[in-house]
Parts: sequence; C-alpha cells; structure tokens
Amino acid sequence: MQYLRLKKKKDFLKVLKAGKRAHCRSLSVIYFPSDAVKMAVCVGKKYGKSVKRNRIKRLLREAFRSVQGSVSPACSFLLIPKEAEEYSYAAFRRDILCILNKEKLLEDKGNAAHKGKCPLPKA
RNA sequence: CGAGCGGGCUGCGCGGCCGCGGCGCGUGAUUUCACGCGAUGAGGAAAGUCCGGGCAUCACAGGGCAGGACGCCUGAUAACGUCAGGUGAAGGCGACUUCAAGGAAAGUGCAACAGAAAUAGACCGCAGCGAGUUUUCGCUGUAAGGAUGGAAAGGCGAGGUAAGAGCUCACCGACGGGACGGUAACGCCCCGUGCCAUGUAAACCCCGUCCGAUGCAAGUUUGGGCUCUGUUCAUAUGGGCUGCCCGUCCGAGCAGAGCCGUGAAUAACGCUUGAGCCCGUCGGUGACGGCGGGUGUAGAUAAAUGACCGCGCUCGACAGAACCCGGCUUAUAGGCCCGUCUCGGAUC
RNA sequence: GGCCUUGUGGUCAAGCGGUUAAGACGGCGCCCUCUCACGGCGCAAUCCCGGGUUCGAUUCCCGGCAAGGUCA
Repeated sequence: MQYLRLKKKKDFLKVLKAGKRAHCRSLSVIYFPSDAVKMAVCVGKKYGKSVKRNRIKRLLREAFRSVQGSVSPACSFLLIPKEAEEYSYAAFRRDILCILNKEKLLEDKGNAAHKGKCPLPKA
C-alpha cells in the first residue's frame, strides 16, 4: 500500500479545521500537508442505502489509487462526493486530477507527462 | 388450446490485466513491517428487528405481586407467536384459499344518530268495549304487518283466535341428556325442553399455558503506577441484583492537580464447528427423527468484491455479513421445473 | 450492531370508539379605514400508508414507510 488511510477522529477534525478546500463538478476535496500521502472518504447516510454507499466508496478509492503516485507534496485528503443520481469512475478520476492540477499538487516532472496523457483524451 | 390452482429451483456466465480483506507457506527483517507464491472471500432475503433459543454478566436465578405474550385439537422441535396433519367457520362453479377460532347465566362498562322502544315497550296499525249523528276520542288486549337501525326476544309454513302470540304442530336452528365413531377438537344418530333472554372480550376482565433482567457497545484480560487534595456513603436512612415487596451480596466510589508514560472512543480474547451442509437408506400421511458415508473455505473494525478490455445472451431486479442459529414479515427483473391438480372450448 | 420514541392544515400542536377533527402563529379572500396597522368574518386536513376487529377507527390490533433519540 503506497498511501495511508485516515482513521482517527482526531485526524479528521484536524483536516476539517485547518485544511484547504477545493471543489469540482462531482466532488469536493479538503487537504492539509502531512508527512505521508493519506486519504479518507466521507459518505454519510444521505447518499442512500449500504449498497449505494459502498459503490461510491469503491469508486472514490479506485480513482484516488490511480492518481496517488504523482502527488508531490504529501498531504492528507478528504474526499466528499456530491449527491447525484449516478456516480461514475471516469468522472471522479477526471475531477480529482482537475483539482490536483488547479491546486498545484502534482509532481513537476510527472506533471507535463500526465497532463498530456490522462486528462486530455477524456476531455 | 386457453384460463387458473398448488409446490419447488435459480438470482448473468467465461477469460485477461491492475487492486483490496483476512489465512497458509517462503524470503528479508526478527517488535511493528515489506515482498513473492498459493488457495479463499456477502444473501435469498445478509433487510425490518417482529418472535423463539444458544452464549455472557447480574451471589446460587430464588419466592410473591404487578406487567406482558399466547389461546380449536393432536403432533414436530432446543424453543416459538413457527411448522405439519386434522376439526370448525367464511369465500370460490372448481383445483383451492383465508381465519388472534377459549369464556358474554362471575362481575363492570359501552352501543352515537335514527327510532315508540336498545334490554326495555306501543308511534302507525289490528281487535274488543264505552262515548259520540259523523269526523273522532278514551280504556283494554296484541306484537302478525309498517317505519328506524348493524342489531327489535328464533326462522318458515299450517292450525288456532275478537285480533294475535311457541298458544299448538311439522321441518330447520338453539339448549340439555344419552348411544356410536375418533387419542382429541368434533362428527353423526336418538330422546327431551317451547326457547331463559342482542352485540362487543384486537373494552376492562375471568380461565388455562408460558415468561427473572440486561444484551457482544454483553462480558473477560492487559496497559496506568506513585503522591496530594476535595467530595459522597458507611453496617443500613448507602449502592448492586427488577417496576414493587421479600430475600440476598458489597467496602469502597467519584472528581481535580503534579511526575513518569501514552495508540487510549485503544489492543487482544469473545469471533466462528454450529440444534452445520450434502447424499443414501429406514420409520412416519407429514413436519421431523434414527442409522451409514462424505464435506468442511467470510470474520472486517473509517469497516474488504472494484476499474479497464474481449465474447455470449433474455442486457442483468431487490439488495452488502458485523456474536451465532430456528422462524415470521417485507422488497424483488426475469428464467426454469413438477402435479393420477381444476375449469372452459375444440377434435378423436 | 442493540434498545426506544414519534407521525393530525405551511409550522407548533389538543383530541373518552360516534365531533362540522379544538386551539395558536402564518397564508389567502372579504369587511372596517382616506391608506396601513389593529379588529371582525370566512376558506384551506388522503388524521403517514395498507390490512383486520367493530354497526362505526384519528383512537384498538397487525404489518410496512419516514423522522428522531440513546448506548463504552
């Protein structure tokens, strides 16, 4: 496992209080600098029953896993999806990359390569 | 051929690649951890939490009251409010389906409006007698008919009568007794009683059976030790075991400050082999039980099944384990199978 | 995961099995006033949903749905 999971309530509160927020079409991200790349997903009861919630969590984790190798300053991330009728892997991945780009959290050398590869063919 | 009835099964499949949970083995490290390989990883309802158990703690699970649940009979079961077979009632042409199906002369309550009257009586009637020229009025008898209502003191027909009435009789119903069949609920037959009294017990209640309470956030173990201060209660005027009483057990509990220590809503156990599942056979109408053989593979804790590609088809519903079982209830796209099953039509 | 509670106009809510389903705030319409406010009159309810018991259910019973509370 290359990224760590946020588990303690203390850590959650710290990120929620001090972190920076960034928003995109399908989700919001709150992040705060830390010693390693950490991630957590926030999916409450309002998103639906357990099957639906599990689906959202899997999609978010998979989307984050595919991009986490190129995050350069290590941060703790909270991923908060927006309520919608349908959720898709492609949209989550695109919007995470979009936010990382906007907040300049991608690695410098990988940035150019990823910019050419990933987001452009989808858009 | 069409329309049904009853019962049962299944719940997209295959391959490639990246990734996740715990398990086993190996290597490096030898406390945590990292890498590789291997097999494995959500349901028929996992859901609702509506019942019943196991398990754990409360001294040993004890007594009484209160409270709650259930309620035709017999059986099955660890147990049940579940299941099986039967009885009765209601519905359907029928296969079949549905039913919280004890007690209303133990007692209490309630029955709005309408109607004369709601558990008691006479508005219109019908008939007799009296008054009156007539219209009509008064008294008495009556409950067949009308009207009201969910319900009006058995139903219907005949006799009877001033008019009527179980007043009398036949049949049906009700109640009581007896014989027979059945383990029983009950069925059926015979005899007797003119009939003694509405409904409601998913109103209180009575009778019978059962239930101690709390629930895995139960509970057990480790880490956190030393010093000081304050406070509560101390042999019952406190606290725990239950809502109350009896009975019984306990000597400490809580808060703050300082030092060391710190993952502390934490870690480990509980945590998955259990009334297990499959096959055969025997007993039983059946639920189920006995015997023999085989199989044993989710155990997470911010909480594991996903992304992409290819192929096939009917283009995939409801939906995600959290201590574990037996049921019930609710949600559910489709697909398949079974029946000396039922009804209707056509042909032979 | 366990254990509980509550659903009545837009909101807060009363309600003995038989009611025209009280009230209060708010909304709309009319009256009053030169106009506004105050005041007066009127209107608006699938009693959360589906069955059952009963002559009759917002009320009693059963099953769903939704919202909320609580725990070491």
